[in-house]
Amino acid sequence: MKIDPTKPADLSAQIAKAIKDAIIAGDLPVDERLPSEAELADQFNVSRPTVREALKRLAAQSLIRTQRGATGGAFVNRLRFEDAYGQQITTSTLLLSMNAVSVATACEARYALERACAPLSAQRRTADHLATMRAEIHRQRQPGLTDEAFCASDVAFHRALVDAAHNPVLSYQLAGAVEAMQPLMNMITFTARSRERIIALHTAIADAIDAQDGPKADENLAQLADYTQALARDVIARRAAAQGVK
Amino acid sequence: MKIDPTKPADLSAQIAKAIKDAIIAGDLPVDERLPSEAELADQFNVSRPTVREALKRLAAQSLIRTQRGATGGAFVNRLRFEDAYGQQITTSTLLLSMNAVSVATACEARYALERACAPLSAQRRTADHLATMRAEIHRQRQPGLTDEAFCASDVAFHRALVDAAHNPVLSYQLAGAVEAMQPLMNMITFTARSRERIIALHTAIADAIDAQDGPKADENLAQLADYTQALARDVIARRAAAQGVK
DNA sequence: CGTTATCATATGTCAGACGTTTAATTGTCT
DNA sequence: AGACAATTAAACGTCTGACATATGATAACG
Repeated sequence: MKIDPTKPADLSAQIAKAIKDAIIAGDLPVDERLPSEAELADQFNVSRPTVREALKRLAAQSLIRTQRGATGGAFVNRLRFEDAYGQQITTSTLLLSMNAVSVATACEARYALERACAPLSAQRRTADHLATMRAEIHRQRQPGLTDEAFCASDVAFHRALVDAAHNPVLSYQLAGAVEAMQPLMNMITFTARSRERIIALHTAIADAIDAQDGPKADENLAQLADYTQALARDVIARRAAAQGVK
Repeated sequence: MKIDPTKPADLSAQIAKAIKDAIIAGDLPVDERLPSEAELADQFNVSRPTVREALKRLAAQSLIRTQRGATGGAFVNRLRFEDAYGQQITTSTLLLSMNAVSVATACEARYALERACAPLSAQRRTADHLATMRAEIHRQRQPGLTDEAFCASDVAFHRALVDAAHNPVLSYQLAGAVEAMQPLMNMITFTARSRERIIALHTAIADAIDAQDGPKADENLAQLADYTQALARDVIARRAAAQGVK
């Protein structure tokens, strides 16, 4: 892994890649301490700042953690699901906002994925997740709730639904899809009537999950998907009309 | 965004976070040029190396790109789906390998997600993706194929299946789940008989997608999921037995 | 034996300098 | 005047050397 010809591009990027590859290949087990910055600099024949830039690149991806002091250094980090959630969410959010992904496309993806874990959630739901779902529904009923708070509660409800499948890989994947949608959803102004409809569907979903009725949960999710899409279309149409008038 | 009290932790991490937040908030539009390193150093009251470490952190996440020369500098990068694929895949791969996620859990997640887009793929498939699927099936029939090559072709087949849904958000999400499974799948030794069965199911899936028969595709995917799980269980049981003997 | 002081190590940060890349500017020639 | 070539300046990439700081290990002391 000492390969580093000074031919093409940034040394720090090359070094980061070399170490990253070593980690992925399993040559550097979790919690293994990397050589000190000075040693790495010597090994790669570069200066310490260059090595540090490489290490910061890895730290940004949670691949390593650093510790100061006598027994400090850079250690291969065990990538935890919670850490990955965060990265996944910001990446997804930026993808949607920077690529002008339509609400329709994002919605479709989100509900397709959610429906994928509905059967599992129905099968394995525990009192814990069920309670969270009920609590969020209760919160959504509060009359004074702002649209943002309503959306946040919506996200919490759906995360509980996903987590009920008790599959961390699914939860991780879905976290991005669900949370990244929130900024798009925040554009929607929820009228009292649309909130009522959404809450009714949420209740139906919670009931189906409670009854371990996968198909029923799926059906209600499908309806919720349709309704959300319709709301979004409405907002966009109204916005286009307003622009036309102006 | 100039907030930077020298209270808690690494300055470079704080600076990176400040800039990242500005990008996410939309204060820094795509392709906007950041101030030069010297200017940033001045603004944050730190040295240039510290600023550089912060910028490298952002570069590692593809949030910025840098350009040398007279009109060079750091620019806010438009995060492309292809860039996100790579990050998603390495993150997923490390998550699975470092957290001892069972094959069962990973398999379940992968096939649940894949089945989520089967109906969409059936509906929207084009000749392009169908051809890829058929080509990969043909490759899988080659007798001399190594297990690794067979797995790689398997991944290509499933990616084509996912891409056929023509929803970039879904493709992005699924890329991680499908590709991250490959190292786990590589543990499996595919006998001639198991390959035959997998190829038969692949063919059935391709046929269903061709005929725009979503339910049928879903059913065959479910069978493939079951069969893959059974193969994995077999490998693990055999390995446990070998260990017991030894 | 326990507590405290010292020390060594490694990261975090800084300052200044030089090389290289690249585009814009200038200057000259036709 | 216009086109091509040389100069220049801005910015990143890298290096050297140094100091500050955190932290565990060790040694000294009561």
